[in-house]
Amino acid sequence: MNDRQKLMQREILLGFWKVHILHHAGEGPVVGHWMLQELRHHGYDVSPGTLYPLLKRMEKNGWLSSEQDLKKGPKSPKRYLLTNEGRQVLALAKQQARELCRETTPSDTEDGEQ
Amino acid sequence: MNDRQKLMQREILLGFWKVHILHHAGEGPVVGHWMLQELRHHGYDVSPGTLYPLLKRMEKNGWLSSEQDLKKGPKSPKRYLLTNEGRQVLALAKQQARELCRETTPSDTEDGEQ
DNA sequence: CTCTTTCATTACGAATACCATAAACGATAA
DNA sequence: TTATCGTTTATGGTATTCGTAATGAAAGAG
Repeated sequence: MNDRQKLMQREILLGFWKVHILHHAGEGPVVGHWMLQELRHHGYDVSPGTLYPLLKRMEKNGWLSSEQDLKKGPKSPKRYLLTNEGRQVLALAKQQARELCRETTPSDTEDGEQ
Repeated sequence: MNDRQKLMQREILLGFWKVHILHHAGEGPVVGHWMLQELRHHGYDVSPGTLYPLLKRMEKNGWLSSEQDLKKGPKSPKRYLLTNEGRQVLALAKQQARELCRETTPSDTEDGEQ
């Protein structure tokens, strides 16, 4: 991964894939390790030291809930799901994302056009 | 500002308005103090302690360049402009933002539709 | 049964970023 | 002179990010 990508990652993209995470958690249970790979597929390079604390924080914030089968050991997969609060946060975030797109890319339906 | 908004701000929205800043800097010189108000108008509550270091960091990253008329004192307005590197970063960020929107909102033109 | 690999999380410490608030400075208005 | 506005810098506590290493169970190879 090049330098620009790395700087962007921390400064900007980080916030983007947090939204991705919420979105995924809204469609079904997500597991940290799986998310790690999913993000890599999308070109993000995330370290466990970033993702796992993030997941915990989102749970603490009330955006996600988790369940883990502790009978299968302390390192058994933890499944995260979007809560109602998380759903609202996601909705707001998506709205802001759309606004960001709208404002930063010239639209054909805006005035001042032609 | 309520609790949810505050958490979202740091976790997610922060990254969004960094893109806004780059965008603005691409359209003309931006000044920290002005940006601070601009962001407030858009409902973001940003403190100087966040914004000014950010601007400096973006300059250090090569995304922005700044000019200041020091004859008018050390606290005279600093005008930031988007660099070429910044332009590329902005382009990538916009692309990712669009992808975020595309993936998180069901599109009418995707397969699996209807 | 032992060894290795894979799936998955936790732990940790250094570097960085965020935030509220205070201080500073010049200009302008009262 | 004093106050206010526009503007940046300074500062210190707290929270995030990151790379890496440790841990543990399960599954496959031999």
